[in-house]
Amino acid sequence: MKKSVTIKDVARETGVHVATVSRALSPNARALLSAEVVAKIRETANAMGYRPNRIAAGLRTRRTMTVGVMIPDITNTLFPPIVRGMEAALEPAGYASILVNTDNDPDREARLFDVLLQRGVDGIIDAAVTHMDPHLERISREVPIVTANRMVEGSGIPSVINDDAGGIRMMMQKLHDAGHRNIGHIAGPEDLSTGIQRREAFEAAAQGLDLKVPGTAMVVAERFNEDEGSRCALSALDKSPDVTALLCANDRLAIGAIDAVASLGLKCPEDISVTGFNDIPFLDMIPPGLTTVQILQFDVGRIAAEILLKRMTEPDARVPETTIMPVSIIERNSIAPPKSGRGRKSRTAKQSRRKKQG
Amino acid sequence: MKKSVTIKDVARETGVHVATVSRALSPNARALLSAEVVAKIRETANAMGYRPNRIAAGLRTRRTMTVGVMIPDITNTLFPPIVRGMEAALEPAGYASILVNTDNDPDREARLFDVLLQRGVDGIIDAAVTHMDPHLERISREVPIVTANRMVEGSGIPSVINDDAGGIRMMMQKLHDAGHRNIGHIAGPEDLSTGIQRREAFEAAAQGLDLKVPGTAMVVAERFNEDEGSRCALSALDKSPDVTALLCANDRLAIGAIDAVASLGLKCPEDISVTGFNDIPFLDMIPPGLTTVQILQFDVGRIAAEILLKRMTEPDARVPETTIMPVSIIERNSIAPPKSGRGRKSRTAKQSRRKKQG
DNA sequence: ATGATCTGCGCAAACGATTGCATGACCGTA
DNA sequence: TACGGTCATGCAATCGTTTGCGCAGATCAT
Repeated sequence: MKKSVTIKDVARETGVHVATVSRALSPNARALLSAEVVAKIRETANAMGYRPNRIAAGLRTRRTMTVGVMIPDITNTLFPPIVRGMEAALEPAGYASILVNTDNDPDREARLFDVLLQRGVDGIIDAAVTHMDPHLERISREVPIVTANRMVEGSGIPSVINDDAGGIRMMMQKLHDAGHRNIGHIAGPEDLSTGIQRREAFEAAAQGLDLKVPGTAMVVAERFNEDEGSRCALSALDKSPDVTALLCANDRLAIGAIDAVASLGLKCPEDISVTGFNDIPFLDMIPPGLTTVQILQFDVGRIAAEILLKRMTEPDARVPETTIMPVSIIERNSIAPPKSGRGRKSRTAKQSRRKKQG
Repeated sequence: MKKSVTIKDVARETGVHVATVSRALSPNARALLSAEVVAKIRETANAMGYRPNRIAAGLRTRRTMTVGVMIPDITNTLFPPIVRGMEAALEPAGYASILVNTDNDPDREARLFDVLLQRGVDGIIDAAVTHMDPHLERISREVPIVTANRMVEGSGIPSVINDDAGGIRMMMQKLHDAGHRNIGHIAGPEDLSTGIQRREAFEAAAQGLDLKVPGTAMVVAERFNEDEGSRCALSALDKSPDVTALLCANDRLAIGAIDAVASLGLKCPEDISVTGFNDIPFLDMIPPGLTTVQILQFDVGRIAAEILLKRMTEPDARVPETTIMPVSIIERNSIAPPKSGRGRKSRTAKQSRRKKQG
């Protein structure tokens, strides 16, 4: 619309060369100039309403002060706090962020990498990475990358993740302490590091507690959502009628699982204990109150951003390859001691009746 | 890191001038060239892994194919669907978005406008605007703006909002139909168009139903959050002991109000009916199930983006100044017929006892 | 007084693309 | 054969900044 005032206008107005204006306005180069000119230039620049054009500067310096943020889907309530954490670190450092949603679709992801690179982002925080990401390594040769919440193992790409193993182990212990000996696991998608690591942790913890098949059961979800949680819960309870507790790889699966339990005419936690992972917003308000593993969503984002900042400003600086954030158990109301025989029997009876009808 | 291949490299490789390459790659100018050169250029560009530098192009053309998106706070669950709706329209059109959070802080907002303009955004969607925004008009002279979910009245700036008045009216009717004659309103902040319009709609609807003070009561919240909801509910029930229903300006206030009701030893909906606005994610899972006004969050974002696209591509095109999106009532379980005398009396007694203790 | 060093600023070339204008080849027509 | 008109491509300026280099004047040591 209105053409804006440039460094050239300021130069003309003050009677100096554009280079001088540029230096007067740059914190680094300012020292090269006499104090008076600097003052005068800054003054008139302000008065004229000069606003630096970072596009032009970026073209010359090859730094746009912009980073790309990739997430699967901002409407997944897990991610907004992570994104906000990133912003908390990036904005004070002068960076703006371009946010893109991949929907976990590799084609879309590839396109979006291009979108970011075309816009000359100085770095990328990728919270949407799949376990064996085909693009990541190629991209990481062009621009610094840090992955958040997820990682791609053995890639050498810095990542900030949660203590998945620790969280699962503690939760298993909790269930074990409550008396559960037949624990089912609803595992997350196999192409996501969170899905894999939590499943492996479940297996290890089961081993540690001397629980083996058929003391344990496992169903793998294809996506981290409520419907899959329901489907998998039904499947697990069907395959393994002795299961008294379902340890779910995340909260959304757990919410679906509780639904499924209810649909069988059973109650959580009285008949089946269910646990989650992440402690997403509003979880505390949903009955019966899911006992879950709390992760530091905001801090995962913030620290990923801090590591990226380091990599962008000092390309040779050494940064930790994997940063593991601590987790803790939030006890609510979805774990109870296992019921003895009767309740379980009646459930399986009920369920098989349903099947015949269907 | 690695220097990327430019138009110049492609030109050298194909033995043509850079201008020719530029034309071959531009959908508009392509027609000026012979089919063979175009084919050859595009081929080798691909082979060389050429990626256009939009920064450089933007400097020349003054169009960055980037828009700025301002919201109060992405962790407020109302906004992710709106943002996603915007992306649904912007991304296919080739635009990327820079997302910023204002926290409803005017200073921060002013800074962030600068951040966006420095980066040469082609347009701005502002979902964080306050009722009398001091910056908006100035900014709107530099770059097209559309406001979403909120508006600033009389500014002439295009906006996409919800039918606040209609939603409130329908909800009042619903409460009236259920038998309520003493309805309290927990109004939203007075500096937000949503707060104002819903309050005015409440007053109009009350009038229409022949409810007047003391048949109605009103408390104004300072922010749209749960704590304010609780505080205001307590205040309303204290000031107006006859109130049997609380119509809240949004869901978060309503959630807080239900908490407050419970803290008085009363139940929703049996003792007090409570209603919300927005139908934010997960609301359906929170007991007792809030009856609320559903807005089309995704579409608000999408349509705001479509209007902005129009303004960006055809600056002279006429766009509707205010687009009002339809709303609907979602009936859940937070409205019941009012209780007669006894319950109310016992509550006020209880409350005053609490007060003496405090 | 001479040359060396320092200070403060201007000059001009980048950065990578776009685009109005110029140019040369080729065609058809008179 | 010469001339006007297309058509396809090249030339060069431009967008707003940054930055290496150079130059003039001042300062200092000898």
